[in-house]
Amino acid sequence: MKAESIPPPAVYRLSFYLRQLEIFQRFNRHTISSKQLGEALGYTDAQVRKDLACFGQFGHPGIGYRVAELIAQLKKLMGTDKIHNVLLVGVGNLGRALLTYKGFLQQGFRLIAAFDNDPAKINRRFGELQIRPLDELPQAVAEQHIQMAILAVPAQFAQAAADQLVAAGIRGILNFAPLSLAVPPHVFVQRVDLALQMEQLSFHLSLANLKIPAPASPPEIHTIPRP
Amino acid sequence: MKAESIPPPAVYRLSFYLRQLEIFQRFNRHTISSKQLGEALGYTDAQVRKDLACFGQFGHPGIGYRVAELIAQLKKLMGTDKIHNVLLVGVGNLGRALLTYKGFLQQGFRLIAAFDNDPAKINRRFGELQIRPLDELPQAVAEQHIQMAILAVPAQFAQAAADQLVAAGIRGILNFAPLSLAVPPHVFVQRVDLALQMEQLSFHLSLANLKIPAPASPPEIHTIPRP
DNA sequence: GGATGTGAATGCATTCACAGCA
DNA sequence: TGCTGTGAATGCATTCACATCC
Repeated sequence: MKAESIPPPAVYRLSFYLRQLEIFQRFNRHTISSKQLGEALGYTDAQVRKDLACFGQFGHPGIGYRVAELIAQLKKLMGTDKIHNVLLVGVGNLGRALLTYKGFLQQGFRLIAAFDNDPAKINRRFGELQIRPLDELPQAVAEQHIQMAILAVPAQFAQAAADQLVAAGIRGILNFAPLSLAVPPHVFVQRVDLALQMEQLSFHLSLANLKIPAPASPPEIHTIPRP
Repeated sequence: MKAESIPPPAVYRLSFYLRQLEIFQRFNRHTISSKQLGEALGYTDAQVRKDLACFGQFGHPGIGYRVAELIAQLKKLMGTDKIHNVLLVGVGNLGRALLTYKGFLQQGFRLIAAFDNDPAKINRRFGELQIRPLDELPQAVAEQHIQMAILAVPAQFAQAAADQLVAAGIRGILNFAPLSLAVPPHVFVQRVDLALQMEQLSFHLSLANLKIPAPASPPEIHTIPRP
C-alpha cells in the first residue's frame, strides 16, 4: 500500500507496535511474526501486516520482522529517532508531575522549559527547570527550536495560553485541559482528558452490568489474554 | 438505531459531547442543534444525530437538544450520574498529581484510597489520603464498594499490581504504565500512555513537514476553527 | 423555516485468502 | 514449512437526503 492512504487508526497502532517491540527487545527477542506482535496487543496478524505495509516492506518472508530493525524504522517514521525539545505551560500539580515524568525522555522528548503566569511560581525551580513567565515564550521557542508544547493549565486559561503558544510558533500541543482548543490548521492538538478516560471505564462497566455485550475495543483499549 | 449496534468510536464521542454541553451550559445556552454541537468538536451534524440516536430520542424537531436535559441523559448513559469510588495504586510523581487532580471529582470520580508498596511511603498522607500497603486492597475494595482503579506504578510492576487489582475484585483499570496489561475478559482496561500521545504529535508534525496531507483526525484529536 | 431521526448510499477499515519467497 | 505482502471481499462507520414534526 502506498503512503497516500493511511487509515487514521493505523497511526495510533504504529505507536503501540513500537512500544510492544521495545518490550520484546528487552526480553531479547530478535525476530517477531505479525501474529505474535498482534496477539500481544489484541490485533489480528493481517492488521499488523497491512499497517506496516503502508510505510514500506519491513518484513522477511519465512522469518517475520527483525525487532531492532523494525524499531528503527518505526522510530524514524514517528519522528522519534531524534530527540525533540518540548516546553510546558502550567506548573500546577499535573504540570510538576509531567516535568519529572521519566517516560517522555525514554521516548525521545526532552522538557527544556516551563512557563506559568503565577508570580509566586516564576523563577522557582522544579526539577532542573526554572519557571518563566509566558511572555518569554516566543524567545524560548526561537532560541531552543521548540515545536511542541504540553498545556497543563486550568480550563479557563487554556485557550488564551494556546493562542500564545501558536503565536510563538508552536506547531503541536498536548492539551490536558478538558476542552477543544481552537487553533489554526497548521497546528496539531492532541487532547488528553483524564476524567474522560475514567468516564469511558464507567460506561463499559455499566454496559457489562446490563449484560449487553460490549462493543469491540477501540485502539486505545486493551483487555487481552496473558501472553 | 437500536442499542445493539454501537460503533465503538461513538462511545468516545459521547464523552466529548458531554464535555462540550457542559461548556455550553456554563455560557447559559439552553438549547443546541446537532450542527452547533458538532462544529464545536469537529464532527458533522449527521454524526452527532446518529450517535445520540443509538441511545434514544433526545432531540426536539425544530428546536434542537435541550442542554440540561441532554447532559442528564448522557451522564446516566455513561454512568456518571452517580459518584464512583476509585482507588489509586502507585504514589509516585504521577500518582500524587492524580490524587489532587480536581477534574476527576468534577466528573463524578472520587479517589478514596491510595496504595503503594514502598515502605517509606506507607502511612504517609498525601492530600486527604493515607497511603496503604497493597495487601490491604481486597479489604478496601470490599468495604468501600470500589469498582475502578488508577494504576500509576512503574512499568515493571504494572502487571503484578494489575493481577492484585483483579484478584481484589476491581473491574475497570485506568492504566498509565506504557504496556498492555493481561486481564480476564470481565475486566476493562483503559490505557493512557503519555509518551505515546507525544509521539502521535511528532508523527503528524513530520507528515506536515513532508507536505503530505495529514489523515483525517481520529476522535481524540481536535484542531478546529475558533467558534 | 428549522430542526430531528433514519433508511439508503457511500466510503473506509479490516479481514480473507493466496501468490511468492526464504 | 513459515511467513510476508497484497488484491479481493467483507463488514462497519459515516454521510446523504428526505419524511416528519414544532
